[in-house]
Amino acid sequence: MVKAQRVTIQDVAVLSGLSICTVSRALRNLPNVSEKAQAKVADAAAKLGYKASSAAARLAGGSTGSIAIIAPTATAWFFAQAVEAAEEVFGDSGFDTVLISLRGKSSVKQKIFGDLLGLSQRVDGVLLLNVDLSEYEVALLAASGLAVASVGMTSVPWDNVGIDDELAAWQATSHLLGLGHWDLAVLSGRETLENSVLTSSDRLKGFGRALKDHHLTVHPDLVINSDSTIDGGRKAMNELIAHRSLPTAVFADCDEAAFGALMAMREHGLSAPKNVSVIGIDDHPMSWFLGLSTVAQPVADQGAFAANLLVDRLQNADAPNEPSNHFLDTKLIERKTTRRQR
Amino acid sequence: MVKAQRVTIQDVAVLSGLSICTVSRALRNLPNVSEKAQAKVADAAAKLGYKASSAAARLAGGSTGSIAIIAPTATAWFFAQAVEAAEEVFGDSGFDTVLISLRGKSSVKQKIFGDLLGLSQRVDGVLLLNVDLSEYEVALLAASGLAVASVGMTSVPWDNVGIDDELAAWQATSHLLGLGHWDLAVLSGRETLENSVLTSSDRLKGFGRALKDHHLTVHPDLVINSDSTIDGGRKAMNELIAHRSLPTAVFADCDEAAFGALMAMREHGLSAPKNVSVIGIDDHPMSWFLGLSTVAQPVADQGAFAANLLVDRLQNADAPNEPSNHFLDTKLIERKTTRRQR
DNA sequence: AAGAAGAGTGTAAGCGCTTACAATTTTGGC
DNA sequence: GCCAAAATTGTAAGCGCTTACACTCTTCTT
Repeated sequence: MVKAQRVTIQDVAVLSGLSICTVSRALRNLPNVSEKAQAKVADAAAKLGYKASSAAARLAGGSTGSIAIIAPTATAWFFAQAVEAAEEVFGDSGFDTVLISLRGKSSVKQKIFGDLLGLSQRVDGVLLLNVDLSEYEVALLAASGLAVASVGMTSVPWDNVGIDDELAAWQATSHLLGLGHWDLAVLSGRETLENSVLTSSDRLKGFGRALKDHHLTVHPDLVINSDSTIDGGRKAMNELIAHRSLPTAVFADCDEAAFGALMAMREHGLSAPKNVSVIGIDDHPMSWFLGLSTVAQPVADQGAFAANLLVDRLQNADAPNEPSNHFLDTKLIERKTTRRQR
Repeated sequence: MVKAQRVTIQDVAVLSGLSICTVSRALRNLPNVSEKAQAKVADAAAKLGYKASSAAARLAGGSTGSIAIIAPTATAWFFAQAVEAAEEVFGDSGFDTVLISLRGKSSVKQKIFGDLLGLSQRVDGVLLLNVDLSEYEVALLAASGLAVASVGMTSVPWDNVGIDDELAAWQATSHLLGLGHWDLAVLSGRETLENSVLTSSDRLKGFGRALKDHHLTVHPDLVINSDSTIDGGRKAMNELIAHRSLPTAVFADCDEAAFGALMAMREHGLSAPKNVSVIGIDDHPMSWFLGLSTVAQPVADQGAFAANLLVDRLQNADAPNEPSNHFLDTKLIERKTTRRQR
């Protein structure tokens, strides 16, 4: 097999009988190219199977053809789903997906923001998934020249899609309250994963609001920090069981934490809803199985939606609309881990 | 804020009082650079915070600084874990990670192999996770000039790390057999996910070998194709329940499929181990909770190990060792979904 | 101590693309 | 039909890096 030689723009130019420059313009759908030329170029390119070298394009000031996804972790159910959905959109639009997982390490985030210029050399845009950014970091990113979109972030100067986290938490908490529970604990991801899960604070807010609606207040002792993972939920619930008086109901701010809580309970011979009612947020595929009551959110949809917004920005750089913020619906799903408090 | 200007190799050259060429060599630790020059360059580069433009480097024939991870899906527990572990290794070694999820679509794989030249333009190496490759594809990849490593693949001409899938399946099946079960079904991922889970056929082999050890044979009716997902396992088990005589024990070739099987059973008022004993492979974090007997495998370790092998190849391109194949240990974990058959 | 071999360094030619800007062709108004 | 304006196309100069090759010093030989 002959070592295949890269097909360059030059080849396309020769075959189409036009100049390199015209080919370049035609390929990128720039104005000032006659339809005839456009057709010839498209033809030649197709015939040769030409694909521009992203390195060369980038170097010359064009685009890189890749988009970075920055997520707090790639393993949690939510992020894995969102990443895959976004990756599909990017791939279908011809972009490579560069995955950056913060893995709960602030050092990774620092490295990225310390070299944003470097990142902007390598990707055209960034999709942020629930990344907790300082105002300064938001400003840096906004000024970086990179296209940006996000999932689950609020008050950011770029396109965002998410759910109304406060509402979701309110729905979950209100469900508990409506069932007659008034002694509630919350397992909140707030401030645990070093760079993560921005949503947690909104969810905590929703929890508080629901309580307030019922003329109750949040007892700080019953706000348990918990990683948004199975193990995090388990540890948090263990702590609750060991060191504090048991509430009658627990709201975990994601299903995985709820799973962990359920585990911890079982380890202590407790079960839901017998001893404690438990509710989560997500509607993880295992939740049905475990009978976990929860507030369902569309996950892949969020990732795909945000990815599409980002791709649109990149492809229509000329139409600078205002950043948009989209909320997808959530829905309470009552199952077996919650019941009326006598 | 002044728009930051990129620091180029030129700047480093000027500051260090050397030529661009020498700087380039020094930065890449090539031979024929005096220690004095090396030091001066390192100094200047550090002072300026210089980082080479990967686009320019690539264009000129150097490396891209990125590595692709190709996985059948990014959402399954196994792959999410492995991807994150590998991404960490790559990131720490200064590589970007390009994620490519096949999503069970052969079209994606075709696209990649149809444009391997393009891929090799954009990445230095490829980490394959359990991708089912034809001989032709293996040959293409081996000839592509890309560095390659893999997880869970066999008889490939590059570094591989995995578990002994046949053994793992044998362990699981033998456990069932040892418990007195002789009427077994297997939920096998073989040939379902279009491009995936190569491991399934080895696991099926292990299943067969265990049966053979007990002088039993595999009844084709009891080999159920099943996606290696919760939903896949659920469907497969439903099929088993609906259309075939129920065996006394089921071996699911991954824990997620086992979860699905458990779900399907519950939907039919059945439970493990009462009606059917169930065992999986993986030791997923939920398995403990569900009491699922399983064969544990180290997942993150496999991803990290393979990633390290790949990085080593890339960084010591001059030392062309033989491709190595590493097996990590698996271990039977007996829990509550399996019991002695009376 | 002269010349060859080698170590260290510099020169310059691209890599494949984008993009001012210049050159050419087309279009339209009168 | 003639000329300016607009539309189209081409020329050429890089983008920041690597690398073949030429060149200048050092070291050893003998």
